[in-house]
Amino acid sequence: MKLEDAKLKYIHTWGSLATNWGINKTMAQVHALLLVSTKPLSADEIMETLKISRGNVNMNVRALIDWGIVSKEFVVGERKEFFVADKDIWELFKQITKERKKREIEPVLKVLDELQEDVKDTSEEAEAFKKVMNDLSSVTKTVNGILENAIKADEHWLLSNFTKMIKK
Amino acid sequence: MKLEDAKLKYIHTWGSLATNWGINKTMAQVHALLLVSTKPLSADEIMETLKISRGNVNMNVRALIDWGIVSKEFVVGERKEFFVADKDIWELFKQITKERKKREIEPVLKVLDELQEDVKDTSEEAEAFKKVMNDLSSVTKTVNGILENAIKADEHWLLSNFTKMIKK
DNA sequence: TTTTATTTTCAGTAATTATTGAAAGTTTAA
DNA sequence: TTAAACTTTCAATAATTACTGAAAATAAAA
Repeated sequence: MKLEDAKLKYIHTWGSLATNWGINKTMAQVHALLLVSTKPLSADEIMETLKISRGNVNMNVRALIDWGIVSKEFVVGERKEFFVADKDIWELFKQITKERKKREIEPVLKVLDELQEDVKDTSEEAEAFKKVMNDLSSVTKTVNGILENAIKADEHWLLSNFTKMIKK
Repeated sequence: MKLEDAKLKYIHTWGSLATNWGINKTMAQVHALLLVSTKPLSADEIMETLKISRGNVNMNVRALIDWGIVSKEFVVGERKEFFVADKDIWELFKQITKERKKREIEPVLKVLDELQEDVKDTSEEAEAFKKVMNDLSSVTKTVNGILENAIKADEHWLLSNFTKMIKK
């Protein structure tokens, strides 16, 4: 397979996988395109390659910047903006994890803890409900802790630690 | 807050949180309802509580059974089917993790490994592309290993291990 | 300034995904 | 058997989400 075809295959496959796990297809494709590009790309180049509108490019690039996984770059002699994706995949993983923790896990913990507090009732049924909320909260906190740890760690540390754990 | 109100608040909040991370609102609500119910529920009871159609209940309950987090239960003297959610939240976490690994991570690894193989070219650019694919694959494998490990472990084991790791 | 290049916004529309409800299918019991 | 109770399916439709394209806003150059 020719390199350019492989790149396009990656971009399109990534886009369709993304929809399976609740991520916007175009956003995934724009990121994939920047990730395999050898140079910063302008909005026009992204429009051209992915056959999407200027507005769509603008919105999705902004979202990627918001996630902290794409940044603007200036090219000498050029007036327009260019975009790049960080090629360090471990950094990418950490950044995504950090954002998902903030956006998805923290609000859940807040809700669960509030619900436990709100119910003053001490009937057996109420206690059972509070136990479920508490268990959900504690498992979520454990997962949160694991992730917290992972994003603080460097790749080597994490890999070696898990290798140790697995071998036990 | 009254217990019933807290349950409803949990069910509805869970549904709206779910949509933020790509899960069907109704599916999340049905699961939440079964999780806080003290007894097995019939399709009619679910329809009634969540104000949704019979077809919708059927589809979403089936999906939950497919995920392995809800099961059918027979009630003596009743002809219809009843449904229950496992109240063990650690089991729930393990089951969801197992399914997501299978549905989301494994297909990604397959694609990444294929793409690396497909490109025979050895230009500098091709090697850079293969490196990105390889890095994506290796980070994904690391995450997969962590999860694999977590679902094999019991809660106590995982908690104590991570505690040790964090303290180091 | 004014002009030109570029980015951003957002109302309208398209595409996708979820839901209904009624008909068809299945199971149990009379 | 036949009828009643219940479950499943799926075409039609509703609801949601994503995208376009052109106008407005902003920034740089003349």
